[in-house]
Amino acid sequence: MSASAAQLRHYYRDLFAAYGPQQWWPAQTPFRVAIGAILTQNTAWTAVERSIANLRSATALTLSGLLRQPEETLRELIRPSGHIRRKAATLLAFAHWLKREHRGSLKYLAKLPTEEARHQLLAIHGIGPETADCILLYALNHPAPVVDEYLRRVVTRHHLASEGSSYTDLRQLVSEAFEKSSEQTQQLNEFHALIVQVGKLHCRSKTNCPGCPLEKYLPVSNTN
DNA sequence: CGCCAGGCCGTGT
DNA sequence: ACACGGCATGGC
Repeated sequence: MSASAAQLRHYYRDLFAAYGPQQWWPAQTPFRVAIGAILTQNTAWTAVERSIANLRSATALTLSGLLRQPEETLRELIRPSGHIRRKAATLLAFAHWLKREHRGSLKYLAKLPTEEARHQLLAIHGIGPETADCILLYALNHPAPVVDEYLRRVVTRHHLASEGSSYTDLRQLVSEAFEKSSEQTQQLNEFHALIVQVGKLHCRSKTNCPGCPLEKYLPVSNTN
C-alpha cells in the first residue's frame, strides 16, 4: 500500500474517534437512497430533506409513485433542492431505466459486478462519478470509494496527492486505503461521511484548520 | 448582500 | 485532456 493510502487509514481512525459513526445514509430503502443521492448534487442536505418531505406527501418515494408524477409536478416537489429541471429529468430517467432494465428494483442491479453496475449508472444523464459511487456504496452496499470536493481538499492540502489528481486517481487512493479490509464496505461508508463532516466543519476556509482532528498531520507551515 | 452546498453537463480551448 | 460557466434554491 502506498504511503498516502496508509495515511488515509490514520485519518479514518482519527475522524471516527473524533466524530463517531455518521449513520449515513438517512433513508429507508435503497430506492430512496438513490433519490437522495441525485437530489443532493451540489446542494445542502437540509434542502434535500425538504424535497424528500414533499415527495413523501405526494407518495412519490417509490418507483411507481415517482413515475406517476408529471415532470412539471416533480420539478415543483423538488424545488427546495434546486437544479430542478435537470434533477427532475434525471430522477425520471433513473426510474424508467430501473423499471426497464432491472425489473424496477435495485436489488437486481446489486447482483451485478460493481464495475458493470457503475457503468450502467454512469450512462444515465445527470448521474456522474460521485453520484454513481454513492448509489453503489449506500444503496447497493458495494465497496465503492466515493470522492468528493472535501476529500480533494484534504488530500491536496496534506500533500497525499497532487493538485491535478483526477477523480479516478483519488478513487484509486481511497480504494487502496481500504482494500483487503474485513469491513471494507462499512469503512468506506463511514469514511466518506466522516470526510464530509470534517470538511463542513473545517475545510470552508482555504487557509487554516483550527481545531481540526487532522491538524496534527498538516505539513509544517512556512513562516506565516 | 455574497458565498456556498454531500455535482454534472456542454462548450471552448 | 482540461478549464470554465450555467444550472436553482435556500442557509448563513
